[in-house]
Amino acid sequence: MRKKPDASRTIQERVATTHVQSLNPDIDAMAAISNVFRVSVLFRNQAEKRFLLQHNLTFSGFTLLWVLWVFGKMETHQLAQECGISKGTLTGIVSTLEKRGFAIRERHETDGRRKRVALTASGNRLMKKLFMEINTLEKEFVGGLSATEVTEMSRLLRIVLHSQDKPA
Amino acid sequence: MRKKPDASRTIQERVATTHVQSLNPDIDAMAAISNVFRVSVLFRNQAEKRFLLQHNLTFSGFTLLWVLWVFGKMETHQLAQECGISKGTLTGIVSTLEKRGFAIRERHETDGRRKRVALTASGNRLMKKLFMEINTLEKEFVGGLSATEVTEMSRLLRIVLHSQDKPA
DNA sequence: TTGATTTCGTTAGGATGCAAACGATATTAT
DNA sequence: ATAATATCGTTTGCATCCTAACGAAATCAA
Repeated sequence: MRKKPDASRTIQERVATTHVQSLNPDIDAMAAISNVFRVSVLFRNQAEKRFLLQHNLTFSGFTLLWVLWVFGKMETHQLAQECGISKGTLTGIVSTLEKRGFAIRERHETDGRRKRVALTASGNRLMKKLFMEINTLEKEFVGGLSATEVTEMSRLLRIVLHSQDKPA
Repeated sequence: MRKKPDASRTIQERVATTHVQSLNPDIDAMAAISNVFRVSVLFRNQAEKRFLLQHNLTFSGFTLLWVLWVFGKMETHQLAQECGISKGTLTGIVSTLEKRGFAIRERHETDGRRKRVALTASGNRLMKKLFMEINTLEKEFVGGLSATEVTEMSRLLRIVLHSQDKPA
């Protein structure tokens, strides 16, 4: 029996044949998480190239505007958590979005330390357009799946998400 | 009938109630892709905090070492593609890993422009350890799924990945 | 009331991330 | 052979990304 040529082998097959004898890793778990990363990188790159960069927006900046558009004006700590970034990073992104005119910082009425971030009218207009364009991309990504499979994928990912809820 | 309190509503529900009337987005597609991002961010953060940072390694640096460990020494353009980063970014990461002593640049024998990147002995030792630790984390992430569900998730994600193979 | 502590957002320093411009090396054209 | 072209990896400029240190503002203590 001939061996498969290298070019046609998946990473998982390669790991299995190279290292499985000595270390015995869980190849299926590895493949699943690995595919999550591949999808996420691919989507991010496509979104930036096809829709975001022409408006001087990064994916991170878009994510922040998206959260503001869905939730309305928010305090920074909540905004950072919803975006999955640290508060230091948030400061930088908000500053960039302020320069572009899409978001604005507001003072808290009673607490001089806190601030709120809100969409500007321009940011609102942009999001109305981008929200649908990104949703088009999302539909394109899951276009090869049936409706049942899409919700099944969501369900499985949600279970994975909850694996870290109560760290052992 | 009482409305759900805000805190218990998912982002998808919020989008649906806030914007669905006017724009009619595909909420299921949005939720699926959104969950992909959440898993990927969560895994990256956990991996860095629990295993990588103590070795002065970022997730990107680990990914590069991982590819080298699985594939052996590689030319830079192939390495960048396998890691999903640009060639400029690759230069920076390889430089960092060289400073740390985990990887090394080698000259091409016949072509003076090309270079190869290889693991050092130290990098090899580190990867043998980290590979299993990260695999433990991968197993922990999919721990709430049955074996069938893990492979099903991989299959669905692979289909999503191929949605971009032949851009319309 | 005044001093210590806590809690905000920002800043600093280092490491990704990208696209585009850049030198160095190879190849091709004439 | 020499000029034009193509292809490498690196550099540059800007925007994230993190942790840790920092000042300002609020709260708590005595």
